[in-house]
Amino acid sequence: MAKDMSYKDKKVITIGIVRDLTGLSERQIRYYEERKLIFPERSAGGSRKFSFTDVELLMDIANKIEDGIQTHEIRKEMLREQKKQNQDEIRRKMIQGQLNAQFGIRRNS
Amino acid sequence: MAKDMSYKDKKVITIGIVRDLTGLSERQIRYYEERKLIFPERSAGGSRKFSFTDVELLMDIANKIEDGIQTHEIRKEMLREQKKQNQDEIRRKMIQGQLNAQFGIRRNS
DNA sequence: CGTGTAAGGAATTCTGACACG
DNA sequence: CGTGTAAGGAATTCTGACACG
Repeated sequence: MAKDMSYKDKKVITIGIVRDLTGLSERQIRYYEERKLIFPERSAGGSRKFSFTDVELLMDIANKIEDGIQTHEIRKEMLREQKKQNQDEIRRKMIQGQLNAQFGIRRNS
Repeated sequence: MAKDMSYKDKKVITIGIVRDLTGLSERQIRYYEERKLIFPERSAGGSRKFSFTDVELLMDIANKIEDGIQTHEIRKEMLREQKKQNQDEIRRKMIQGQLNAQFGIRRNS
C-alpha cells in the first residue's frame, strides 16, 4: 500500500555527513530547512536525519542560490513541480480506473 | 575506472541509526566489527560510518548468531564467498580479454 | 536575505574494562 | 564466546541570538 521507499529516500544521514557530502555549512543546511526547502526527519533525541534525495536536492538548491535565486523563489518552483506531479499522478490513476472498469481488476495500482 | 558505488554502498550512517535500523545493540555492532565481519569507515572525529549494505549484512549476521553459529565461522563463510566472487570476476575478465583480442576493443570492461 | 559565529546544553559516540558464563 | 553495563571523555548536534549587509 504505502510506497516503501528505496534506500535513496530513507532518512538516515546526520547533518555532519550531509555537510561533508554537499560542502555546505550546517548553518546553510538548517536555514534551508527553516525556509521549507527540505524536510529532514528527527531522531528520538532531536537530531536531523536526511536522505540521499535530500543531499541531491541540497546541491540543486546551492546552485540556485549561487545564481542569485532567493529561497522564496526556489520554494515556489518546487511547489509548482510538486503540483504538476500530483496532477500527473491523478491523471494516471483515472486512466487506470477507466481500464479497470472496462476490463476488470488489474495488478499494480 | 574505480567502481563508483551506488547509494547502497556509501558509508554515511552513524551507529545510532544502524541500531534503530537493525534492532541490534551498539555493543553488538561494535563487536561484529572487532571480529572483522563488517568494516565501517570513520569520520574525521572517529565516529563509525556504515552503508545500507552493512545494515543488511548485520541482519544476516544476527540471524546466524541466533542459529548458534560463531563469529569465527561466519567470518570464514564470508571469506569463502569473497574468494569465489573474486574468481568469477577474474574468469569474466579473462573471457572479455579473449573477446577483445579477437574482435577488438569493446565498451564496458 | 543568507550566512558566520560564540554560547550553553543535551544527545551521541568512543574506548577499555569488569562481569557473566 | 557474545553481550550488558558503568565510566570518563571527546565529538556531534541543537536552539536562539547577535552581527553584517
